[in-house]
Amino acid sequence: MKSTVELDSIDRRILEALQENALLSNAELADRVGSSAASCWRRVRALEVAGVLGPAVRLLDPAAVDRGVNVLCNVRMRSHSRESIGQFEIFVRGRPEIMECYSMSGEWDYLLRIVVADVADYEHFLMRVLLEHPSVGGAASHFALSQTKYTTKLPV
Amino acid sequence: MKSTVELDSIDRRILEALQENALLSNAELADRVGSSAASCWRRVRALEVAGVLGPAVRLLDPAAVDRGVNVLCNVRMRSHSRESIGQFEIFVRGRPEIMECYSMSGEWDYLLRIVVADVADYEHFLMRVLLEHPSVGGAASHFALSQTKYTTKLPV
DNA sequence: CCATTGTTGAAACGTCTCTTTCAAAGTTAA
DNA sequence: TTAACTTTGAAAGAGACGTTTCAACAATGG
Repeated sequence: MKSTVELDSIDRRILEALQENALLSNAELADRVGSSAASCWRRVRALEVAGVLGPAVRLLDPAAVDRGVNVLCNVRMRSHSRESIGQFEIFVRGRPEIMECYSMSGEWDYLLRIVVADVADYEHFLMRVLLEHPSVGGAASHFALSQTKYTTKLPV
Repeated sequence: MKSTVELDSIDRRILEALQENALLSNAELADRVGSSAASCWRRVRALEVAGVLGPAVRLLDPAAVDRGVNVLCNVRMRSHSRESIGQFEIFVRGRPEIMECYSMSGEWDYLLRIVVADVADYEHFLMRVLLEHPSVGGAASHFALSQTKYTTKLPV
């Protein structure tokens, strides 16, 4: 069970600020959230230890590294055996073009977000990689015309 | 038009490393990618200026801030007027629980990923917020049973 | 009421970092 | 080859940074 730690308003301001800019110095963070540097530093460390604060990552411009096209793909499993599911999830984690994967209720088993350079690139992934996986029974692909919003900032 | 900058293998290693850990010091980054500190620092700055390197953000544990449930929601517009579309996209950007939004080809106009605490929380969002928006003609919601994979790391 | 426990802010420390400069090495083109 | 241009690595300095310690304060429970 995941324990929901109690967060006061200063903690929340810390989380808010660091979600937007992970490179803030402790001093700057401290007076942005209205506390002393020492206290702020202790709070940050506590939030890290508690697992609330995760990794600091650098975001890239997808187009600049030739991954400007998003495809959303529904997947149906050939079978629902534990074996088959486990193999598929290992496969998903190993494929770098698969950015997100959700196990779904309803008519499809999974929803994937895949980043590719262009349509030809996706065709290769679909035909040679995804549909060749033994666990996969079927797939329905939907190209995103554009990305209207993308954020990593959770409301706190 | 988005220019795809030329990246050599050291640039790529820099991008790879910083996508995983935005807090690496320049010195550590330098010898991880195999170059001098000075050269590495210049490369990083150039990648920032070119817009390849975007913001550094801190990721949170969604469950710890009570946003552990993902809902994928297809939306159909009531009309496709420029007016209606514009209003909807402004709305999307303003709602913090909407993490991602893609404009789609096919039978639905948009796909949204929404983070909520629980089912009741989502019911409120759907009935009182999303379906009440004048641009929205219909929606189909799908709850994620679990998040199999989530990464911000693009293949470089 | 006192005792205990936890949290706060200020100060101080030494460490590490960023950033620039400069000469050398490498690359390109004529 | 020569000349122009770019990229490289080492050195160095100033400054900022994280981290600890300490005393004061607040909250809690008996």
